[in-house]
Amino acid sequence: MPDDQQSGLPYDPIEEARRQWEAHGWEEGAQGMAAVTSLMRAQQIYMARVEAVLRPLGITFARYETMMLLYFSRRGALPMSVIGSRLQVHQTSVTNAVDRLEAAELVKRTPHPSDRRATIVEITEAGRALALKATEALNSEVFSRPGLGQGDMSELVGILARLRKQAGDF
Amino acid sequence: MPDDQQSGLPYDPIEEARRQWEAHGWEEGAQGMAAVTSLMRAQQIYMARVEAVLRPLGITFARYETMMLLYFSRRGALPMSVIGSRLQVHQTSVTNAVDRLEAAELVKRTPHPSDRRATIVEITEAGRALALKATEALNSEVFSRPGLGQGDMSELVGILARLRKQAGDF
DNA sequence: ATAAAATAGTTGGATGTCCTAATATTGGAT
DNA sequence: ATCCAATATTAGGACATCCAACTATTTTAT
Repeated sequence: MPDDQQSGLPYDPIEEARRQWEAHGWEEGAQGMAAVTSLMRAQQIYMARVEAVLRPLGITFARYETMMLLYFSRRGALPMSVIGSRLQVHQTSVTNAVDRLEAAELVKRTPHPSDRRATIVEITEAGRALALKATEALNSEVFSRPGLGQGDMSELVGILARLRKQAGDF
Repeated sequence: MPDDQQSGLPYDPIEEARRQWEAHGWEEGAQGMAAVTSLMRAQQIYMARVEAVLRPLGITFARYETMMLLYFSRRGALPMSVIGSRLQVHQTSVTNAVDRLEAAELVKRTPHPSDRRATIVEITEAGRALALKATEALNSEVFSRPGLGQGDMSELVGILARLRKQAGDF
């Protein structure tokens, strides 16, 4: 987390940037710039909160997401490739995350029964316990107090769903 | 960018996660989880697009933001500390970004005239030219087609502004 | 049936981010 | 004058992400 600075800035830097965009004749990009920049900043804010909650548990958000995917799956197990496409991250990132989870004995690798190229990742009992603990911590410390009203929140989720859908996310 | 997969999933994974949250009795966190997860995914999507545009120009989004801050500043120059607090990143990240920008001769460091602890970062002519080029590329390839309608976009910017304000971002 | 192409996963290398801690310098407060 | 805070840098460590290249396997196309 960067330095706390309840800055006394009288303006929103992103609004200021939008004005600059318009002043430079970039009207066609001004709104998109504001949207993208806001999104980046908001993600940065939440990621810092989430990682602060997970750090004491020894995991990161990427590994938490991996574990929850397994936690919710029918057999508590999924192929590496499915994890990558669900989380929309590169295969090598999955390898990396699973390596670390496996070293901590939170998941284990198993050969795929029919396709010998593939590897199945299965969550362990310790993994389930930690996933539960992490979820409870996130729920109470972040998700139940997201800093937005109910109306804004459901509006936000809806807008981002349209955005994600348009981007082929689902 | 991860594998393209215009997946044929019949559902939104985040909606699915929300149902799981509710099924596990975590109602108080379900909406926040959906909001935070959506935000992370949306950021991931945009960041990939933005970095793809900037990569050929040899800069990253972090360095682009640093340059634009200088580009818009009155004298084309700001102290390191101001850059860090505006972008809300760690000092060491600013040092890192400025190191690379300086190596590419896009900015240069100058001693602060009155405070000899401080360092002023100034954008060079080459820096201005590249910042302009990068902005034009981002405007035409990302910002002017953000994958959202005008209404959604201004709604999104508004909601995120409230969120950021509540988090002390400005 | 066999060669070519696609898929699954790993490795090694590069980038970039954050964190902690230590150092040097300087500014401001008492 | 002295102590404490602030500014920036450096060094070391942990991570996540991507890319290119590689191995092994499976699928496809001829």
